[in-house]
Amino acid sequence: MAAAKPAYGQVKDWVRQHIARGDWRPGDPVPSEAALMERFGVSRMTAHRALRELAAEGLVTRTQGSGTRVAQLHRISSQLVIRDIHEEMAERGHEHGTRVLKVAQEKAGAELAGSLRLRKGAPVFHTVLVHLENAVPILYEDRYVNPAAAPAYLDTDFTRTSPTSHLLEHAPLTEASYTIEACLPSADEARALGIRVSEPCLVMMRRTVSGAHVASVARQLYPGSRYSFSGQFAA
Amino acid sequence: MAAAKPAYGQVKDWVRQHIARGDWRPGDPVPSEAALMERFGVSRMTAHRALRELAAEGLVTRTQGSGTRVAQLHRISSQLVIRDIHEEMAERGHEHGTRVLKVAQEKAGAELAGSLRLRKGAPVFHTVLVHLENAVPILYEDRYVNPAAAPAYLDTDFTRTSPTSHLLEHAPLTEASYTIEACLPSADEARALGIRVSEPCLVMMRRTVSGAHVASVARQLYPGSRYSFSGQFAA
DNA sequence: CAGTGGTCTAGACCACCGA
DNA sequence: CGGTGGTCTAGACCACTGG
Repeated sequence: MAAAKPAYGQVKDWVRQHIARGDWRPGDPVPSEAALMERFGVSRMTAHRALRELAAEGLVTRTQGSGTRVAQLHRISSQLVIRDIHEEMAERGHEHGTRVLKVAQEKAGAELAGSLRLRKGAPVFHTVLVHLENAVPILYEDRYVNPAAAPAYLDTDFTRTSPTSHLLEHAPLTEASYTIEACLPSADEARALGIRVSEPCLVMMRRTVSGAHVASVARQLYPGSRYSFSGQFAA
Repeated sequence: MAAAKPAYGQVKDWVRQHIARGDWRPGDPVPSEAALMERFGVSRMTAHRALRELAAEGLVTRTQGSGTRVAQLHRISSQLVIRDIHEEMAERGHEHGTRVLKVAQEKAGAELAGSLRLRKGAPVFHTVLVHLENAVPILYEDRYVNPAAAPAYLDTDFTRTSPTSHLLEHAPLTEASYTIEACLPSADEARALGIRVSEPCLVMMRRTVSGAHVASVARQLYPGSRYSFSGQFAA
């Protein structure tokens, strides 16, 4: 037997199907809560919850006083999940290794100070690591950390704990932004990753905020031949 | 005056703040629905809704019989929104142009037939376009379309309607998956984009499903120097 | 077993939209 | 004005977890 679906779930599925099959096209009205109460013999709260969740998923739009309509599906939106690299490899059953290239305290230059919202010349933590998956270099990570957000950062044993783990542990995440680009590695980066300087890489720049502090800015370089981001989306 | 926040929103904010400030750390218990009823003088449905939505946002995890806990924020998840390129440019106030390189019906090879869930040799629609932003080539799009999902695809005037628009209009989207990689362009692609063959590109491979059909598989190439994906996330 | 979350109801009041 | 959605309550029954 199928696991008994809750009533609001049945309503959601019913609406979803009509949209997916094209019975109701973008802009068309969806049955009102009152109509769904009759149609399914449920209370208004239940019908309301079904439509509210569909709205949260972006499948319909609701306007108070006017009604519910099928959303213009002019975008494919999908969860891009950025996870801790260690965990990601563990899930694939692969072994994770780290090569530590730099662990140091430095003075922030003008640009970096701006990114971290610090004064120019303020001390910052700087680490450069290469992450290995089954002994193959897969990620070059150049990271600056705000000492105020994670005072003990430099004491971390980065062969055992990833910077991401340490930061999530000590500086609860409240905000993050990222950019993904394609670029060629510098000579140093190529050497550290064991690739040619002509091999294209994905580069992710990330900035994380924890409470009142910018916690960290990082530049992560993935060799194009060894890594890709992927995701999916289902209505 | 601040717009009066609904009760469930106040509860959510209160919990969110305690998590963001680190008062409650990942794994710590969050007050139960009963406790929140007392604390805020709300009904259980209201307290429940607050916690349910926080769970949907990934900030807490709930286990029936056990309780609610602060989620392990071991992942930064963010909405990667894939939009129609035309619309994206319109929003930036830029002009969109299209160069049509190929519009044809072909026979599917073995690999393509597999992707589209068709028999080998079945007819498929094939288009190759270059999208221009303010007259600069920004995207090379090589796309195969399942005729069953969009019979009129080849009749589209691609200088006015993007493939994405046509497909969303005629083949309601039910599912999609994508992969983002870095690679170098082929000689043809480089020529069409007006870049050197040594310039790294972001490539997005996308497969969309509409009801019973695989609607389309597409390969989109963005010059690394002219385009990047970006996004943000806020708890 | 007590405490938890998961679901559901039958009402209610309000704000808003469109005719 | 009637119909819509947005919110909220005070109950209820159930399934599950943990001691």
